[in-house]
Amino acid sequence: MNIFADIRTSIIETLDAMVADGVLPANLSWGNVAVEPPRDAAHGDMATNAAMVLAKPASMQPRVIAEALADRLMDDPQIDTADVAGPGFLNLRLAPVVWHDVVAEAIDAGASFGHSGLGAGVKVNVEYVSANPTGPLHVGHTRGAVFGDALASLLEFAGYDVTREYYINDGGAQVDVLARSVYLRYLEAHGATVAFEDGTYPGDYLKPVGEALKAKVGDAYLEQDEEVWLADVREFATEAMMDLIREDLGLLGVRMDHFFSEKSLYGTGRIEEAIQDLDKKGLIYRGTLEPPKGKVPEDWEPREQTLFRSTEHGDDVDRPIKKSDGSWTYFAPDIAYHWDKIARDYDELIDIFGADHGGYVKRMKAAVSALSDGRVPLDIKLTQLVKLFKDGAPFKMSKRAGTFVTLRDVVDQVGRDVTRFVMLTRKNDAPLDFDFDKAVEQSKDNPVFYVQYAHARIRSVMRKAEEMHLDWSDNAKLEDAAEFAVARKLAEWPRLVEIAARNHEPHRVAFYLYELASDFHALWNRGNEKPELRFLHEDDPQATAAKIALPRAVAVVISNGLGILGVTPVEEMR
RNA sequence: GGCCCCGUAGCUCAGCGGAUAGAGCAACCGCCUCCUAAGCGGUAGGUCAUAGGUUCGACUCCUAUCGGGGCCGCCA
Repeated sequence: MNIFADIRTSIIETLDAMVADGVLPANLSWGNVAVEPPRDAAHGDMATNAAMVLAKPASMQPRVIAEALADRLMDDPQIDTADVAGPGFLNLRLAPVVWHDVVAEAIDAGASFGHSGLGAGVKVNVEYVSANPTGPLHVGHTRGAVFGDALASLLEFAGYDVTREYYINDGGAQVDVLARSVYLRYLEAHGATVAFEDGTYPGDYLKPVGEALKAKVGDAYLEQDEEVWLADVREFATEAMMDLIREDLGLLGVRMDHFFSEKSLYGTGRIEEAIQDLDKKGLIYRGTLEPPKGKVPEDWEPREQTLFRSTEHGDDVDRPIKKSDGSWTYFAPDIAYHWDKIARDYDELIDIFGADHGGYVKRMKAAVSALSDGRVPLDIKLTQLVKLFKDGAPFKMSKRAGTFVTLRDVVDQVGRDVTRFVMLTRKNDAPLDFDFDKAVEQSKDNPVFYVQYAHARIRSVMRKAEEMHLDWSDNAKLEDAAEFAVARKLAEWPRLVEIAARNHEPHRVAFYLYELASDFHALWNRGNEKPELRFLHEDDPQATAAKIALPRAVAVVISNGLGILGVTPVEEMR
């Protein structure tokens, strides 16, 4: 149930009736008629712009339409008052029964309150993290992991059929570098002293991999040429790194449905097939690119390459898919990968990239547009940088990786729930300052705590109510403005889910939960001034049951919202 | 040079084309005999970077300019 949608339906039906009665001309479109919460609650519970958007096409004064509409809406039992305001807004005040119903429905529906039919029948693939299998996940990956995971959960909640996917870049030169680095650790495990030159990964995390390799092959690869061991070590090391990454994701509570290997595209003709598909569409040609303007590389020389005519699909320049030596660029397997996703029959694709991949967005969209003939939309979300702070200073060190802060470092510092929530307190395209001290601080300027505290308070009250053996009725008794404010906020939940899902913006859930918690804490304190508004009434189980329904509904929504964010709602604060 | 993101209160940030632009922090003033004061209420604080345009209506959409960040063939 989404009461905004309900009321809109009622308004549309009324408008239809007005057309039938000749009050409004025919052939009007209701597409722009919106029903939304007013900015100022003093204006009422809901507002519609119907009269204003229809005034021009109907050639009528907005206030005339608004008044006629208001008059008829009074027949709707859900609507108490309808007032024309300002340039032609129609402010509606809803009957108390509407809010009582919202509370009852939240309690009855429980974990499914807020579910939506928005995504019914839509298959969507969310690709995120996709870090190179060359080391542990770092902070940047953490943000992408949390964002992607929360977005996937949000879409599921809104009814989409979601696949969570990780693209393993195990086909490029970086895995050779990994293999050579592991080989050095292998030599080290045999007692050799090794030097990590430029172009190798010096991190300590490869030590156990070197030892594991020794345990597996003994001294078979000692004093052997690279061609003897490279392929095997590459395989071995990549698997070890993916185990490490899976472990890191586990720390965050992220589970992928599918890991897709780039390597599986090579030697199987699949890259060739994907490129042929583009070729058939006349989008592949041999050519020479212009050097980039402004900052021309010193060693620039024009070379003929195989190019993808991405400019046909909105890109700024055509992009190379083969290097001058004839081998594939990294773009080619990426094209094949997305071609594969399209072939798997997804209706929508979403990619989560780090901000440093911003320059890659247009060509990827161009490729998907070309491969699917514009049928499959690809949305690419970029997650901006995370700056870590501790004791007021930037936090940079990592014992494990040597150079960068790992996902594990962050989760060790503040825990999974805090990490996830904090990462979602910004829009994905805004940089994020992550302050370890603030994140674990127990005060209202820490949103994680603030929302958790509201949930814990409610659970505490419910535990006390258990002892009263009361009849857990769903019927709330609402009388105070603070109570209606909370109920109104609860009613916004299903609508918020749809807005957040449609825009691919899970951070809206985090902000909403903060607002809901705030309304709840305000209500709690109203009990100081008006004892009859408290939730527990000793020796009066009936009054208690009537008052406790509202906080129960709040707990349901907080729990559902935190569930989308992947944060566990706590039962008590400690 | 081109492309992408950002510019909103002193600070950190919300704001699906709607009304008098919101929250937290910091400042000031209040509230515990009471379900968790780990909380709540109030005061103060704004040329929404700038200039045009579209619209009944623009923080929101378009164009240009300024400022900050990122990216720009044979690295992924």
